[in-house]
Amino acid sequence: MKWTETLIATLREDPQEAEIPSHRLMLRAGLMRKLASGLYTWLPLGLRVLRKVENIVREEMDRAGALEILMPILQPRELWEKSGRWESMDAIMLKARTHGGRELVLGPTHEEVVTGLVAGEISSYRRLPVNLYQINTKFRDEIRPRFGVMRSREFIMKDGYSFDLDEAGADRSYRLMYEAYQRIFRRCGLEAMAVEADTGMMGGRESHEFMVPAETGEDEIAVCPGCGYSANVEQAAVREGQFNGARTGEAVREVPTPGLRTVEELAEFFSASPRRFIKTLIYLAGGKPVAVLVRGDREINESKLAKKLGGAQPVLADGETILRVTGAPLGFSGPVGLEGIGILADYSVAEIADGITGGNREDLHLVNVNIDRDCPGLEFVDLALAAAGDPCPSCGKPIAVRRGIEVGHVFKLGTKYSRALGAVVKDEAGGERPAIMGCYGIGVSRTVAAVIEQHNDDRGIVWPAAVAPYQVLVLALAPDQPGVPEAAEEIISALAPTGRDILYDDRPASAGVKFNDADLIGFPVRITVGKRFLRTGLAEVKHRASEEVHTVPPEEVPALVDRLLA
RNA sequence: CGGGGCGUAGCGCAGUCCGGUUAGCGCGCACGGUUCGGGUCCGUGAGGUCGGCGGUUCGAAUCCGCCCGCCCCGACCA
Repeated sequence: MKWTETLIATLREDPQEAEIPSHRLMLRAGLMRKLASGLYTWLPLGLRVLRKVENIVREEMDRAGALEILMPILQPRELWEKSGRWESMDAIMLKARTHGGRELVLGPTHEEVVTGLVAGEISSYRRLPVNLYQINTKFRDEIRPRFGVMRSREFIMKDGYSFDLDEAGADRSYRLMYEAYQRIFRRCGLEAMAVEADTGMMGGRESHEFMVPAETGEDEIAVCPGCGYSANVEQAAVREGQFNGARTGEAVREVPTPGLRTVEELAEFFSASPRRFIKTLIYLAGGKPVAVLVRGDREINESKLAKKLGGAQPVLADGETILRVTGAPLGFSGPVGLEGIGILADYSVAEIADGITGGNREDLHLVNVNIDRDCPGLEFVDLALAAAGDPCPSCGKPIAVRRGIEVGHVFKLGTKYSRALGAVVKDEAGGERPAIMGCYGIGVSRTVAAVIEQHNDDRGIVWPAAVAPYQVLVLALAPDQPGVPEAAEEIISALAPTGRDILYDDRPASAGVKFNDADLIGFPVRITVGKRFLRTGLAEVKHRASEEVHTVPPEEVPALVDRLLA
């Protein structure tokens, strides 16, 4: 392909809208353009990368025995009512209505459709297992799209769904996908790690996220340097604590604290560590208030809380509710004497000796609170968000917390959808059983961004060969000089049998412009021919990643390119 | 949804506070010349509903009101 015959539009300056490297570089290198917030057009160069990632995904899915299908993006309301998600996922769904009044949703995911499909097509255990996948556009009305294609409203996703007769089969399917994912990300040139994860809106039991470690990632991962345990911090268990010291045995005392509401302000006022505070949060879960206790230096993990509360997403209560429930405005809640409301306490609270907490009266706090004495009968559970330095749930050594980009997610779904949508099969004994499902997603467009996050330098992108838009750039300097285009063509012909993707920069631009564009876009190998070639008969071959430069005659180029791209 | 910022040529920006020539600069683009191994240089030129609507005023990019879009932070940690 000649540069002058395709559409490559690089930007000389950083676009003002882009913050993180991948977003900035995808715009600057001309991979994509924004249409509106969270919506991007893929330009020829970017689309080539996207297709390469898709093809790697496709090859590995096929290799693992999955079958590719293509489902509609628009899905009927009825299907979503069967699973109960027409309501529960309303926040991220874009709904539409036809002229005839038929209600549809732009699919944020496809469990309902695929399960409905299997319900209709498969009725015997003999046809299981089956694993169906597609590579298709998803739409999620994100609260806040950001970082370009990293969190967009519309994005390309590979989603796959396995159906098995029994748990053992479902475990096998899960394992196959887990392994396929490791191959996929490795082939894309990504360093990705599988971490234990929360199942979130999908439901189900076991789940792993595939994370690409990156400072700019939106997720936090708890990693144990000791035993290799790793989990999303939302998922990481925080171990039961111990009492942290002797109590004085003194009675609870009331202390006026006018206007002091935050742990920070109170810690200063009492000259006490935040670890001495019993932070009392009033949540609303399914409209019902509940008091949640955690040590002052810790944060609540709402995903753990949701599970303890039976699944409803808890939201912090408004000031009015707090006043009604505790008798005091926000900032003065405490567990002592709190009645008419459920109380959940995090393990960390059990540790606190002679603690400080709200007095459930405006401008009043209590000191010398010992939870076992002053709030007898509380149950202590794990509600805390894991933090760096916490003991590893597996081996007890202190964990580290790193940031990462979630590029893939695998779930064991169980029978939630197969029951709801009637994906049942006859078993050997003639009985009916719901298929046991798994679902497996890869954010394909996000993976492109993740590759760039991991492979860039101050000059631009440094593509891994497997996903580069073109693996080789043949760059002609002074292409109007007799002999130069001929030399370029000769090298391109010599490379043709290798099957490499080759772009030929035939623009009559200055050397600096062409070299800078080459570096910005990040072609793995650049071959330069110009007047120097006419003089010496040698082409310059440069490897983007290592900056190795070789000067060789055209006939040696293919072997050298093979070596550099190996 | 809350807070902050921004919106002037394809891109990056100045001008707005303090209203007053034909609204500027750099890049890019077109044409001519020049140069030719790391964003050449010179010249000529095209390109603008100053986000939109309304208001104030003799006069609005500039002041006021409403709306829209985009980016960032947060989404209540008591």
